[in-house]
Amino acid sequence: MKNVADLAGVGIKTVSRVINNEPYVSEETVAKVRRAAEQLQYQPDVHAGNLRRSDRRTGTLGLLVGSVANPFSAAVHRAVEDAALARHVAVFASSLDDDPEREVSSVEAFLRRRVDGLILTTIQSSQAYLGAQVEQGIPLVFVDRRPSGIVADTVLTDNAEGAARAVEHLLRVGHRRIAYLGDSTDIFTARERKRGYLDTLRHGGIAPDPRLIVDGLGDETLAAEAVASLLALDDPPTAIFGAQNLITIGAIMALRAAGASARVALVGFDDVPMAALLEPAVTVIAQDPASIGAIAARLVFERLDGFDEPARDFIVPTRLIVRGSGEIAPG
Amino acid sequence: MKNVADLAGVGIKTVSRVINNEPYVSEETVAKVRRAAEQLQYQPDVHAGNLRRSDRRTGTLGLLVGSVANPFSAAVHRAVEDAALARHVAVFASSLDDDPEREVSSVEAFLRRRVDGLILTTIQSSQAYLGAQVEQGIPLVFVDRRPSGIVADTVLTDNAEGAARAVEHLLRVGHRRIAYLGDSTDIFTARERKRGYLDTLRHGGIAPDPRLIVDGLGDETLAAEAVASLLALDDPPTAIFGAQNLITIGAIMALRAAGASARVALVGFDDVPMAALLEPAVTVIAQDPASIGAIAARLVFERLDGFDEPARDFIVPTRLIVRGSGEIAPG
DNA sequence: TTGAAAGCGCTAACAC
DNA sequence: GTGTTAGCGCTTTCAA
Repeated sequence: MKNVADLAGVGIKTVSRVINNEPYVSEETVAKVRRAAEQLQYQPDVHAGNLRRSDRRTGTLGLLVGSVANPFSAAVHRAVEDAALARHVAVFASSLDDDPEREVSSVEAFLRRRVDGLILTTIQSSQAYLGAQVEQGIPLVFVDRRPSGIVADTVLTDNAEGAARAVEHLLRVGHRRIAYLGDSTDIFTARERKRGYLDTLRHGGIAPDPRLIVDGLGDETLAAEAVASLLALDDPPTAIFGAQNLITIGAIMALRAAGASARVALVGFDDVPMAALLEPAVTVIAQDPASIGAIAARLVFERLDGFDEPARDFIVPTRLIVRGSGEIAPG
Repeated sequence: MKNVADLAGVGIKTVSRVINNEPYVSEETVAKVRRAAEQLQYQPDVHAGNLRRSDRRTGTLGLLVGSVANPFSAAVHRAVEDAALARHVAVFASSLDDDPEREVSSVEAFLRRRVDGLILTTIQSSQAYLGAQVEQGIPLVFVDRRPSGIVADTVLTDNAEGAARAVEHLLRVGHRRIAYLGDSTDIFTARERKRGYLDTLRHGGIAPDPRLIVDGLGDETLAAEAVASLLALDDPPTAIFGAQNLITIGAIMALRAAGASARVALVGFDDVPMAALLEPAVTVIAQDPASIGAIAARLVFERLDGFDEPARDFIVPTRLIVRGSGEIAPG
């Protein structure tokens, strides 16, 4: 900046004024400075500025998602990026991998870099450690999973309701033996979806059969194995509720392998790529990750703009997409 | 930091020493300082430090990919993140959307934030504007597309060779009328794949039929429409080469709709989600985005660690995955 | 309309 | 082992 000032033959503060589009600079001075900046390929250092600047904004957001390689997370990320771009805010994106230590180290990495706000997916049993940041006024929004030990804006899929609708749909088709395949109950969304499944069965007068309930399915392979076991039962399920993306995919593979895809009904939670092109096409409860990301970004920016009401919950509805696999009647 | 120093009853520089794990501090002082830092929930400000630090590293990387929501890009991103995490480097991720202006504005946003290195997918006809940064020693790696007007490390899929293998495969099955469906020729990868297609046909003694060559297909819908038109030809193709992810998906939809999926062969470039579960399963030339990302990150970090040889090219091989759709013989 | 001086939070260089 | 001083590139404050 000093070099630019020298070349333009003005004071350093004048350069600062031009760069920041501040008023009270004559047009010709502006022109001189811009020319000098151009010539020197000058790029202002946002961090140096933000050191002294009164609002201390870095124009930076920290985003922690399940995994940047997961389609759901990627859609959330994209929506956040779009909202951030409009405000010239850059986004640090990290993957949680459902690892509690990674949660903490990612958040600390964001904080050390003085992000203006945080959008987080979490796995620790408590997020109380973030209390100090909230006091300090850093906007904090939780996405996809509800935090505990702290109150902050939260954007959630209506997991229990979505699961309930999946099960209701299968009940309506006539199924009574509906298996539940879910992720680890350490995960908020898995607990909620399981709750929706159990409540709906009971509400329909069906006592849940523990042999039809499998938790802790973290990937396709485990899910496929679980389905193979279920099909080998004396009294196998006539329908399957896959409570997550990868689990549904594993179920499809296992049903195929057993030649049972036309016989056993399947409804998945979260949409599956190419679902409409499979045979049978896969009926799902679709989530809306783009809305989740867009709302989360909106909440962060509202707080950054001075909004100061108590924390709010946003529940993003799901959508039942009927495609075929969920409409197979019981044998 | 001053607060911590006061609380611990030591000088500010001693706190700095402890935070940076520098030697020559007594164990008890270290303990005192750590306790004070803990109590104050102190998070060092990396940017303030990097202002004066001799290496001027911000521990930050700028990554520009096609779109963070695209599976290929997301896999590249994930690999870069993994490599960065090991070095405590945070990653700014942005989407290019094949928009030349976005390329420039993203790069400027990265530069203003003083990233240590850049990993870029580009769309501008020249990247000469980055010359100044290279002079300045900022490591620069191009991924997926070759830059022009500048020499820098580049990591590429072997596009022409992959396309050639796809076409060779179809020729071997007996096809002579093989359609090419590709993205806009503004895009490096599209040009390369088209070149591979044309060269292989000619090499096989077949004069390319312009009516079977369609460019500028940016999404599934356009691709599906193009396939529908091709099938309506008097002398329709017996095989299709889908030169890109979304194009292959569009082709699958159109073939389905026309009831032609069992009759017309299809080979795609870049793997398609659920490809193995479709009927027929989809034969593809798979890319290796995880390797591309990992190599790109390695190259950036090597340069950051002082490696100073001329720029290198890395070509990541493709893999033909035979699944069924590409082995359908001509009518 | 412009510039000089102080200081943001930290590290480098050098003293003690 | 530890503290002091200067200064990184910028914005603020205030005077001209």
